[in-house]
Amino acid sequence: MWGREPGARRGPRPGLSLGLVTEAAIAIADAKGLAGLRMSDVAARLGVSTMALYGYVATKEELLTAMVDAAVPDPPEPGTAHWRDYLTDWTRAHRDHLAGRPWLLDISPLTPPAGPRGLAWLDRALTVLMRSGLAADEAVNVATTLSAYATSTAALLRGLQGSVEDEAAPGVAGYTATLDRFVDAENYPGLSEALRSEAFGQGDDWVEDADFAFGLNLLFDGVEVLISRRKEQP
Amino acid sequence: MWGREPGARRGPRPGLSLGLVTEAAIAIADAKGLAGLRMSDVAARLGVSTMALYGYVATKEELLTAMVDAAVPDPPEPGTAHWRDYLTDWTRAHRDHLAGRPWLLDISPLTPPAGPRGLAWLDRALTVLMRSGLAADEAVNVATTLSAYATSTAALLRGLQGSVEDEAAPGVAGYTATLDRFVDAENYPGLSEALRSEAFGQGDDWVEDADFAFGLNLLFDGVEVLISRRKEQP
DNA sequence: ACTAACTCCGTAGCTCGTACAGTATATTGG
DNA sequence: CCAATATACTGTACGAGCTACGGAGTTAGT
Repeated sequence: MWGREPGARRGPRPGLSLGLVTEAAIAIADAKGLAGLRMSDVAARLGVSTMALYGYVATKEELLTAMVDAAVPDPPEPGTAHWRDYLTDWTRAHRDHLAGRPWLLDISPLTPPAGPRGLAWLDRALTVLMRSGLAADEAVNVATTLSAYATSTAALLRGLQGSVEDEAAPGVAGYTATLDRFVDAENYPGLSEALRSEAFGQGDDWVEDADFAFGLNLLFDGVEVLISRRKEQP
Repeated sequence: MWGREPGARRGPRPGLSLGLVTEAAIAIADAKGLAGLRMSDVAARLGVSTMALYGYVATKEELLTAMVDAAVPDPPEPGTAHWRDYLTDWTRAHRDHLAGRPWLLDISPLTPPAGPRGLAWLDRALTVLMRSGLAADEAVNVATTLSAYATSTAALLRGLQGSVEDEAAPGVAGYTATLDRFVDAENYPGLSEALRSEAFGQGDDWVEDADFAFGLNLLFDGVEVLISRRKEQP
């Protein structure tokens, strides 16, 4: 994964590489979802036998983690942007990445980044945060929280686009329908009031952008408080 | 799951119930983790054949979602507490629940709550937030974010307790060791600076409490801004 | 009683990951 | 140039685990 294995070895030249294998696997996951990802299919797509893959990957699990990192796009570059602007980009791009590859959310989405590409994202966020005056450990905390926010909104998006298995009514509609059927004002006063106010959004663009920015600004307001505090007493 | 199936039916009396089945499954998951949960084991623990379970549950998947909701404890009761105090409790209890049942994090942890017990938590948070002046949709957003925060910190805790598979060095130690080996100052300036400052914590009590409260207060500062804004112009 | 609806059981089938043993290929050392 | 050896890949097969299916016993309605 870190691309560090040169050396002239003995036997036949490898016909493949970890990169090619993960690439093929990603293509399949994109097309058929994680549930539709079989080792045999990956092999078939590469024109080799199933067992050939095990020369590049010890186990399917390992392939999955390689896929997760390989799929990570380049992070937006900070440049000279204000931290708030940059991190808005960063978080939105992070979310869009996850939303565009739903299978990522099925592979332990809340483990810390372990590959080179994932770490680059973390690096950029830390750079910007520390540049704006935060201590290193504070920056780590903020970055972690932002990443969690991106992940959870992406998951929400996904969940609202049909995964919530209600009979023949996917999306927010399906979810609120289920709630309406079971939520009574006595046991769930707050929830049923929220339902009455249609707080769960009516369109499928829920969390699309307004809500996303809303929660993010909540966080940033907090960060702002912290930064100004640091500027007074570093 | 919603416990709504009365009616005198015809055949033999059911010897089990969905409740008993999920209870048994939960016991096994607690003991052996999600990976060690086999339908046959659940059946054995109940003294029935494997296939008997399929009278109560259509598929293993369905059993899992039932487990998730059944495992949810009662939410803390709001009483007259200040929103900030209550939600601190709420979020911490949420996190502790997830941390105490690691298998929960393996069952699509970021889908919105669908069962009665999970919804009770959402309900309490909404009640408190709306009572303090937020609009319904704002409350939903905040609650969602808090839940995500609880989930991600729980996952972080879990990840730091050995899941990060580094050879013979679990915990933060293992993670930072891996980073140290691969992160160079040129490609990862921010990250390597953070590593030098030991920002990733030295003890295994990382995120234990100080960091948890830190991120949470960040969020709450943002909420506070919002609430005071709402009090001026509702 | 008789039948219909229902619960539970045993068996068997299917899917999928992967261990193993064999064969072909390239590199090294004599 | 020719072994010897390490490596890449193949085919077969095994094992784990979920679940479809048909049968046997059980209770309620008529």
